Amino acid sequence: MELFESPMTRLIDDAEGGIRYWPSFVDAATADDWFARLRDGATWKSQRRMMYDREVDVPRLTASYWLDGLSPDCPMPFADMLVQVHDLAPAPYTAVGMNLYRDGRDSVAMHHDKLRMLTPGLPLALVSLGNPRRMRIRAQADHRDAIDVELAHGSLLVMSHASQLSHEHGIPKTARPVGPRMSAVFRARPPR
DNA sequence: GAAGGTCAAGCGCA
DNA sequence: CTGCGCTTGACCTT
Repeated sequence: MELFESPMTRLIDDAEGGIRYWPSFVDAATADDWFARLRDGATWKSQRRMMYDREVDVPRLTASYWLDGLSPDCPMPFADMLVQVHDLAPAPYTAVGMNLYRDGRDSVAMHHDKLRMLTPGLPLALVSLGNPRRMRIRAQADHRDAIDVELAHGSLLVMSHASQLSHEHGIPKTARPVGPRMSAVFRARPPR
């Protein structure tokens, strides 16, 4: 029995649970702790990409880890995070990918997660930490009605595998002054 | 190996 | 202010 029921909003529905959002997945102190440990402990990578006749920065930092073989004294909070994620979205997660949006100029274009990173029928779980940022979600087939969700500090967004075929999502830039925001996406990747 | 999709910044526009 | 759709090109997937 759960002592506290975390409120959930279903943003999109489909046969696999659609897209579900828990704004207060963990308390602020836990989220603060996770944010600091991931920010300081992860190996953040900066990437470049061609755009017309020049090379530009990919507008965010990235890091990724396999979840097997993590040493017990790993300073990263993945084990704690997995326990919490499993409560609401149980799946055999094997990998975590992280994005660090340093300020409002950082962003990610509308996209869907690469299907080879996912296993059919299994969800992905996105933990948001730090400054809230708006995520836009819209159907692939019809861009007219989009859903915006403010991804809060310590929130969880769970997206079904099916939703990655039907919908795309992104984090637009914003002119508002905003602090850093981090996402940690847990995926059940098929074996290589 | 050919073909198609992705996704970076900036622009005009709604 | 904000989002959309267009643009090129290197890289990736099919």
